[in-house]
Amino acid sequence: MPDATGAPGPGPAHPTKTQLIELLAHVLSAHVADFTAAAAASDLTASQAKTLGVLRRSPASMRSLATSLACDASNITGIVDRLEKRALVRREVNPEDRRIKNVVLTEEGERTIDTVRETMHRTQQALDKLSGEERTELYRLLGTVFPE
Amino acid sequence: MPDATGAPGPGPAHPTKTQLIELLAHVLSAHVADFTAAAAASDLTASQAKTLGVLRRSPASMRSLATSLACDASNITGIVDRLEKRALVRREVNPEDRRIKNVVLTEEGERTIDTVRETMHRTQQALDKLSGEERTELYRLLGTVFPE
DNA sequence: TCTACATGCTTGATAAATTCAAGTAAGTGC
DNA sequence: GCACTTACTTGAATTTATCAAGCATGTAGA
Repeated sequence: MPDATGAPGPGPAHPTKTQLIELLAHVLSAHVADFTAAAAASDLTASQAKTLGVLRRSPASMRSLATSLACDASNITGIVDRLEKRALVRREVNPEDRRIKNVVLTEEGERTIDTVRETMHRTQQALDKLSGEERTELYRLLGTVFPE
Repeated sequence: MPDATGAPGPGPAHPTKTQLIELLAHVLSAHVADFTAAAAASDLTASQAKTLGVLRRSPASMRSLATSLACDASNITGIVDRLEKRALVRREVNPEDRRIKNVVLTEEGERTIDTVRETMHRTQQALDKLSGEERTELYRLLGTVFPE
């Protein structure tokens, strides 16, 4: 008999929401470990790399970075300070509202976060296990669950 | 035309691995935000709650906690110290190998992590969007991608 | 306009997380 | 017994994280 505990693996035929949450937690912690290691290989902390990741999509204000990363705004100041010191990002004052600073990836910052993502070997290999169809299905399901 | 950027949402018909990784990163950060907030509601830091989560499955040595959480062993000492001070976990010496300390959840620790998980409203609601069949399929896909 | 009030960011204080180097205790192999 | 490894802890240094306070800017109403 399989299990009723939510352990990963082939798993139950009809997982409960709780079991799915446990599996999600498991998947995400594997992902975080891989991400952290890849970031370290580029001399970045996880928070710094996460910040670059958010900015990879588009520039953002300090405030919206804080929201994306679910932390206090004052925390972002330090993280961006350190990234800026390494010329991975740039602060630009928004001329429409001079209180706002737009944080923008430099080209080097862009290269750096791309490298981090390529270095996530475990995740890369994990996704290689899926067929094209399965990948499409996973993308659809995740997109449904966590839209925005 | 949709997009070629890997933005979440309905998404491309045939996502590349890179797009899937971006979506995973997105899911991850939404989940982390939810988790962190839920942990804070129980007066726990994210690391403390993550540790309780690992122990919820089964007791573990300091060493294996460090491996699970992908951090230095010395880091675990402090985290477990603080959890132990609050009587959420207990250190027990392994009689077979007296170097090893088994960290065990107390009943209160168990209740606490269960509460945290129930408090993850956003994640709960997100999973409610799936039908039973979709949930099964997501479980299968995630289990395939990240076994162990 | 001037006066409140709200918003965006920074600074300083403090705690926690994190890593590394070093140290102690306990097991393993010769 | 002796070298070697493994498990954990300690101490120093950096980063992350939060909160309270402060400054600059924007907004709305009297």
